Amino acid sequence: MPVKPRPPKTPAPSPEAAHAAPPVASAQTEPVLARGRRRTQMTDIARMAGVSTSTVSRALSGSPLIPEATRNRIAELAKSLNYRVNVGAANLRKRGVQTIGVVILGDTMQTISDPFLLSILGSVADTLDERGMSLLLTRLKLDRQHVLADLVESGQVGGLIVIGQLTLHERLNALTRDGFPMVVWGAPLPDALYPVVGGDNAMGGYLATQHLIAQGSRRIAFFGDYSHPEAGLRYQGYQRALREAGIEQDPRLLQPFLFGDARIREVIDRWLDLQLPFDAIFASSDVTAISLMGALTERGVAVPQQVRLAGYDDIALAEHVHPPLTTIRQPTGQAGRALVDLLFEALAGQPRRNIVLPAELIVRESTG
Amino acid sequence: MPVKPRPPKTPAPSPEAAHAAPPVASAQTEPVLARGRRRTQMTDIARMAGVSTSTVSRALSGSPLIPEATRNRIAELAKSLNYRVNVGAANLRKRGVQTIGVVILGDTMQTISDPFLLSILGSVADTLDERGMSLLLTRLKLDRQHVLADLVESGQVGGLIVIGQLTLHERLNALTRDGFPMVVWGAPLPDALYPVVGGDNAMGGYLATQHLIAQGSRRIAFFGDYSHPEAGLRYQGYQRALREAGIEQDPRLLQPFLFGDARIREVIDRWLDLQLPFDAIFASSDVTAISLMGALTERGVAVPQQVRLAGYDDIALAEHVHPPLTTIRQPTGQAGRALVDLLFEALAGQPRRNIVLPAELIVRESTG
DNA sequence: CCCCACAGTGCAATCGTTTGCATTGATGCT
DNA sequence: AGCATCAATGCAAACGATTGCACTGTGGGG
Repeated sequence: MPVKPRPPKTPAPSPEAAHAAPPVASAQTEPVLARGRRRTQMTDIARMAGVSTSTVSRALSGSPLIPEATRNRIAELAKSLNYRVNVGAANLRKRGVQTIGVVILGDTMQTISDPFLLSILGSVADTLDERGMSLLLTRLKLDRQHVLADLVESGQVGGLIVIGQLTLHERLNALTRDGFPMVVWGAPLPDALYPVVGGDNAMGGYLATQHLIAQGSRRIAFFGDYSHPEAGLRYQGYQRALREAGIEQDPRLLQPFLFGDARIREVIDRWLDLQLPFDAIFASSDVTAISLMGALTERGVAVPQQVRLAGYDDIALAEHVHPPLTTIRQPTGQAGRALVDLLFEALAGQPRRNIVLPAELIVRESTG
Repeated sequence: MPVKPRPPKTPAPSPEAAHAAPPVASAQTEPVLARGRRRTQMTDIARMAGVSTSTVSRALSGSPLIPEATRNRIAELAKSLNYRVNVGAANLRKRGVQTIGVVILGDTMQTISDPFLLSILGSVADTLDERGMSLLLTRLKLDRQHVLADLVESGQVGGLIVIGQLTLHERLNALTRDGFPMVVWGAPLPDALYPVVGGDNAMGGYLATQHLIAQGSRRIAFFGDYSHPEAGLRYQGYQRALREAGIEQDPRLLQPFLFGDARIREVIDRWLDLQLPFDAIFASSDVTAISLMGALTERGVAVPQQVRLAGYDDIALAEHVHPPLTTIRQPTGQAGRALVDLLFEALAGQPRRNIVLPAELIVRESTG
């Protein structure tokens, strides 16, 4: 009786099942949650306070037109009744929203479960919260890209923060061209039209590799998908460090495999079996590094005595594994603030700019 | 020119800075993102199609009142214009929302960065997405609990999914008493009024401990905050397994310290220094277990040869560390579905019920 | 041939706020 | 005293959709 939402109501599957029809819900309507019991609204407050809704509205929004006495009286009445303005209605009238959308790219669970991306999400959540905005979270499977446009066109969010650019570069550019307010966490590609926030990946790669070299390593492997913008830059930093040290790169020591990829162990096994010499590994993420650490230990290779190991991101676990992992720290706290700042600038029509956050080498025992 | 949001506009800090005033934003207005350039709306479609907005509205929502020919014509026109109905306006009229709020409890970054809770978040996100609903994410600091009520009272969300009950039990009960539609991930407390989804923690604790015993361990330590509802149940399972095996529990082997707590290492150090005998540890989370693994390895204690180690949650890293971690898997995929299902039931006014998801023992090498 | 039923469509009210403008006293000034 | 000013307040029109109800026109049945 109090609440009456429509049931999930799958529209009776058509007979002759059209073999695995694509996501049926092309019409955006259907399941609507009724807001249930009649909520107290502005009219009620107005009546009880003996004023008009105009006055209530102004009072609650702190307008200087309303003398403080009245304002307080109304505010207190509202609070005692547990009243909150209906933000939907308010937004409609004000023609704006207080919500921004955060989309996390990737089909795989893995993508959303990388602790690093999630600490960015957390940081964004906190920043938006501080500014009184809400966060609409969407996971974007690569085949449902149109959702991006939906979010803004349907007026649900005022702008978008995209975490992870992956293969979406072109589409992101197109959306920006359409005047879409949007910021991306990732690496600034030369032809990107959208503002980008990211770590100083080239520097991070450089610092890590340089450190490995300084520790005495000469044959340093790189694990990471160098076709990915961010990892690509880390790879460039890696190359520069080698070059500066006069070390020639061995292409066999370059591996695109990532955390969760069974081939990581295969690679280690093969290298060891072939007696391919390597005395260090720079992994482009901590989870990959920790996975490598497991593979090496399993084969009896001592870290750091036989192989030094460095990761990237400085996730929480990095300092708790054994040996504690040398890594590059990215300032996730700043990341959220930077993303939100840039989004607001975009919304204000200010010229696009990028923000590069510093990379910091955190030396622990995995590199000796 | 195209976009014109109000600037963040901090209301000029009052002179005599009232030493660090609490979050000034008591009024819920201020920063509103303008939706920018005039969006095409239903009137436009109606005019171009030569029909009324009624017809457009019905056509786009797939009403059978509109013959298929017209319906398609309008749908295509809308698509070609890149039109989407304004969900805010629609919701206002329909007196409902298509958004549910997910709140993650805890002040600390740690809380949101536990991979396990996040995979639940991901699972919820996917489930809601399938059902055409949106997800409003909020991180709830313990001192801002009123935000919970705000979300529903202001009509932003139709219901709440709360991840992590922590110390909020009483407040959650109170909200439920007020008719708040809400579901909680955690453990069912005896006097809980709200529906709860959780893993079978008692069984999980039992299975893990039983397994350690079966492997030959007799002195098994428990690491976990047993005052927390979920960990408490795991602890009960642990106790039951010991009891059934006729093993007397040693209270010195019970430790509430968690991942990230420096005292974990201190405890291990102390135990080893005191030569307090223990031959296994059951940790109530994988991150804690991995951290313990690091501490043990550092002290030269071999896992599993000298000490067997089991965790909880089966996070992605668990199988990649060395030795791979024996753990209890919680079906995160089902978790999202269960949470959403129960929330819908609550919204439909159906009687409250809980869902307990099975716990599965995953045996890996850390237990021998 | 008349009437009714009914498929299509449109009118206009409504959802809960915000806000431009008009209105009202009270005050100050000449 | 008369008038302009101004602080408080209210009226009513938006905001962009949905939907009950009334209105057409057509076809079929009697």
